[in-house]
Amino acid sequence: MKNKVKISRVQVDLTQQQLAEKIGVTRQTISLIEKGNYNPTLKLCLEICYAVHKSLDEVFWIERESDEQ
Amino acid sequence: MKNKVKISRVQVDLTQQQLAEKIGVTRQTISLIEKGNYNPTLKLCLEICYAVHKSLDEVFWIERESDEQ
DNA sequence: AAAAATAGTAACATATATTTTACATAATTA
DNA sequence: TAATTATGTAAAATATATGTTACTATTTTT
Repeated sequence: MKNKVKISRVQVDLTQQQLAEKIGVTRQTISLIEKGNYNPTLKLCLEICYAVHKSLDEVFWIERESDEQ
Repeated sequence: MKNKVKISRVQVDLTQQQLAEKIGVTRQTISLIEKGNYNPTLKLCLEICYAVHKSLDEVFWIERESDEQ
């Protein structure tokens, strides 16, 4: 579940803690999402996008594995 | 949690059942997501997007409520 | 180098997404 | 019109996202 949360967060100069508070979520949740071992909820993805001023595609889009139908 | 799953699904001529099978999820889950009373997982959102050949922004983007910071 | 701030992670608890089973209704087709 | 297919929904079970607490490690600042 690779994503661009970390780079996007740094671009708007927020710490994990600050982003978490802004969104109303735990710092640990942000950390886990950034590490990529997580499958966050759409609502949370959207809130992250709003906080970093980017779109879903910009932060969370992943190209489909090419060999599946 | 408004979205464009239903219209996107119909555009590629899939029933809820067919989409669900393609994605490996239950028909009920698709139904609930389409009805909008649901907060699906990013992974599931992506799988839906792949199945209907659209991006996250096209299917799931919601403009931020204008009065929040 | 020490102190403070930031980030990674783990165990357990809780909330909720998703499944399973089942039934009802609407829409389509024979 | 009857039969079939597609969809809405509900209750209970299960899986998993997220919270809580706590400790460690890394990075930044003094």
